[in-house]
Amino acid sequence: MASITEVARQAGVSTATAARVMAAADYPVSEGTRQRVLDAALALDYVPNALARGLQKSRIAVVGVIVHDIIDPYFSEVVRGIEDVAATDGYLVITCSSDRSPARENSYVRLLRSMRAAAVIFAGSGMDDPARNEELARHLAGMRDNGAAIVHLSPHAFGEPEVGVDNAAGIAAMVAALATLGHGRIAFLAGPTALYVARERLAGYRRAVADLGLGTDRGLVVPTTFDSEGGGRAVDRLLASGVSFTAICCANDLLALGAVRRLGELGIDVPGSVSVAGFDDISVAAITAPKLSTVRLPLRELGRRGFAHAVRQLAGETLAPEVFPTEVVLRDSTAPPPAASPMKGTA
Amino acid sequence: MASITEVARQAGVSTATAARVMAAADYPVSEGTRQRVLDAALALDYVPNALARGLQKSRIAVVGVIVHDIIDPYFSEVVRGIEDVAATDGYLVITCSSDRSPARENSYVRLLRSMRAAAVIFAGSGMDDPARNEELARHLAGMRDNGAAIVHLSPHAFGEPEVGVDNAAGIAAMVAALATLGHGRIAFLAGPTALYVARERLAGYRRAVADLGLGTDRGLVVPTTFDSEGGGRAVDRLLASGVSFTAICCANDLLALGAVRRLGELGIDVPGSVSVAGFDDISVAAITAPKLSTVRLPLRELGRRGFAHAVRQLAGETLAPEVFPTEVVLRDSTAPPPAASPMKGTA
DNA sequence: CTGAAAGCGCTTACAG
DNA sequence: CTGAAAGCGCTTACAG
Repeated sequence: MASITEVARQAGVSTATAARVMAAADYPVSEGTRQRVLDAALALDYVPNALARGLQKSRIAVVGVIVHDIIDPYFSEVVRGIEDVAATDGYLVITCSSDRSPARENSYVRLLRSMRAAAVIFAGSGMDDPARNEELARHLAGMRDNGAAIVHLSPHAFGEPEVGVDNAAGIAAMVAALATLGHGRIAFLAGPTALYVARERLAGYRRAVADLGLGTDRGLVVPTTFDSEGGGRAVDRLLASGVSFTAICCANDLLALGAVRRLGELGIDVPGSVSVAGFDDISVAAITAPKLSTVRLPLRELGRRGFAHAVRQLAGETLAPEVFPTEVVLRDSTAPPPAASPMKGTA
Repeated sequence: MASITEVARQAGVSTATAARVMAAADYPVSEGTRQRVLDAALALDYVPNALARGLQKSRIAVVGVIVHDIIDPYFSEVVRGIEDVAATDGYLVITCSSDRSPARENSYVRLLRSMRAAAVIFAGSGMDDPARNEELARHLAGMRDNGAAIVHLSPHAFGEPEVGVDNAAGIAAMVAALATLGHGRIAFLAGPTALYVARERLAGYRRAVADLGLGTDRGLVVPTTFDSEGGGRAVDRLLASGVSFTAICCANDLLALGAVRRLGELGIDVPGSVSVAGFDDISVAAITAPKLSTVRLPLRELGRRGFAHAVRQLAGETLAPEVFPTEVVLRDSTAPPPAASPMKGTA
């Protein structure tokens, strides 16, 4: 691979001059000289060494994105949004699937730090894990000292996201929509207790249920994982517990998909006997049967704005947090409750 | 950020010694010295600079993965497989969504080249675009000269994939399964003509249809895009053309999902009136209604083996191509053809 | 407008 | 087992 030295030699100029025409677009260089350097670069198939440049600047044009799992459509959508904007600015994006393991998350952040990534974006929620968060905080402080930008798209241990969504309000809106349909006993599949985002969603559910004077039986709230298997298991738990309910509101779409599937296996009609609602509006939500009622989050836009936020941080700006609106989307998995008796477990 | 120089000073040794304990695990250093260096590193929160190391080695522990779109479950699954193995080896993975634009693909490869990525894995198929492929070839040659590994997981302009699947055989197996169900007139949604992988799948269809003596009317094969919208449009085209058919075999799952959806909108029962089969077995294929019959590709494993292949290339090994088997999975979108007259367009 | 030179933080022959 | 020193390929004051 040709280096700037060889380009300079071939063009008959100093490396300083060659470097200026290759990288510093605005530096004054005479037209003739500039052209000779450009010709030499072309002839030698010169591609600048980003590592050398990065070593010099102590930063490279790379964004790390920490996700739970790139397979989860929620995250691939956000990553795509980041990539859209990053590509425009010549940034490359590194995806890191942590599987929600704080240890893996820390090890990725350390790697990103060692690469002097210009920014790291936490696409998912933080976890309540004091020991690990301490190490995380140390790495983030190190990166910030070095001028890197840190952006969160969900609530986390160190505060509110720079770019996010009002989770509690979103869930509350769905609960209200369900109540409007006539549901008075709404179960809630809550997601992992350790995730801050799940806590916010649960808070939204509790607030709405209280505000609307709906049923609050203990067994109505089921802690779960955040995947579709968890949705299926929660349905079983709900039925076994004996609580009565006519609707299931889920903390994310994957749970809702799993719940719908399990209900189908059990011969319970959705939405005839039970309504099911999701949250996030991942792309599959619109193509399952029945099509899922859910709360739409502007996932791709969250990614775009998250990157834009990082770039402006790098430019030294101080920015106010951005909160995007959510929207209830009623499709085919919700309906008024059955006229007869509500769904009831067999405890 | 502390550098190796500061660690060395604090430990009272030369930078050479400090560097050896930090990076060269097997280099002989006396126990006492080693411990003092380790202590200093810890105290200073030292994180090695991967850029400096990479500049030295002319290579950094990063894999670039070129995908069509990270949103497409086919690709996110492959990427996850790559990441699984890469993380173990301390590699970071950069995802590049080209949207199947050769221009974007080239610009990503150039960026990866400038970063001195240790490897680039092409997860998707190559495109027949001579002008762009020339530039691509130049970049890849440059990277190879520099010792980088290049791996393809699908057919491409420069030959067969290092790790892949027998696409033609996979489609042929599905056509045979459909024939076994009793279908004699099977339409084929072929995907983009410019993609090598689509050509292989089409070849598999033609071969099977010929071998089995099935209907070969001209209108039976419909070129399409590779997304679900394309599947919907193809159904309209098929119906308008007037060909008769009882099954639709699709070059990928997204097409099949779109076809099923469009058929549903038109009130045509799947699989009662028409059978629909996909290809790839992306994760949603199992949760749609009806559940999609398809051909399973070991996507995640393809990713894992692809990375393993890259690592062994980096180690200087010469490896034979690996071809993974595919498997027909019959679910609920296929059935014997209706006893009455076959589906027929209204041309 | 142009160049000589130092330096970013490592690695690695080479010498001891 | 340890260290002095050169070099990877750029960028950037500084001087002219």
